[in-house]
Amino acid sequence: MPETTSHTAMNRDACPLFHTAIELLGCRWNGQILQVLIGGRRRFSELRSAIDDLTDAMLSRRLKDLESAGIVLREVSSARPIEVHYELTNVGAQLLPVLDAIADWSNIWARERSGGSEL
Amino acid sequence: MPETTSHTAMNRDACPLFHTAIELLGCRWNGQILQVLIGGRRRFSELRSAIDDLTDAMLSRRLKDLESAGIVLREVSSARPIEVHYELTNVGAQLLPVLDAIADWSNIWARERSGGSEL
DNA sequence: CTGTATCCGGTCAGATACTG
DNA sequence: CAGTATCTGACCGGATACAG
Repeated sequence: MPETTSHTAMNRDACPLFHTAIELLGCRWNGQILQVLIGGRRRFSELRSAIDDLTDAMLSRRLKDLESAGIVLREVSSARPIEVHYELTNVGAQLLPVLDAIADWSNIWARERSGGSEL
Repeated sequence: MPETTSHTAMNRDACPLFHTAIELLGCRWNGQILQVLIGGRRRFSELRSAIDDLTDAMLSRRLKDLESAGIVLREVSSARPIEVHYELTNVGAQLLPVLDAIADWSNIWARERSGGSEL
């Protein structure tokens, strides 16, 4: 363990890292792509058909973003009808608690919006 | 690599709620605004000066979005030089674990990107 | 099957100027 | 202080067509 990594709420003020991260995750389609990939390795076409209204071009772009961010790993098979698999890197896999937290919150949010009292 | 989804939330597949939530949180400026507001109630100008490169117009728009999403509460004082305070609703306050999870992950991410080995 | 190249149209960030 | 109105340009999503 090479660094002092005492995070959790200390660096939440004006942290450009947090900023970059949340906007990357929230960028259109990325949330859903990650959601699918956290379920395991998937092929290009599997991703496309798993996500409604997502086109080839869009999927390709987002996958590139995610790959160059070090979140997704791309593996090309040398088989004949080419197959490409995508999976989370281990950094990517560590998004699990994040995605879970968001999923949990979104339920609270929805409940509150449909009749709950606020504050 | 586990193929089975064995975590808390059961609705992470193709859930439009999750989708909406993550894009709202990841929308430009919103992450940072929430970050500041989780530290407590703030005035308009406090928010603006706390966040770099954020203009009046942008802040105003995002605050409206957040308010109509039920995440932020707006309070106008009837004092003379008007004062407006913004604070999180209780739904908004429940974003704390989400923001913490993202902050934690962003540190992991940064560490990994600057020399770490990926998967 | 798995992409890339290109174009187009809408949207939104950002600037400026103005209001209560 | 706390916004709103408006305009413009850049960027991005989406579609189509094509390539390896």
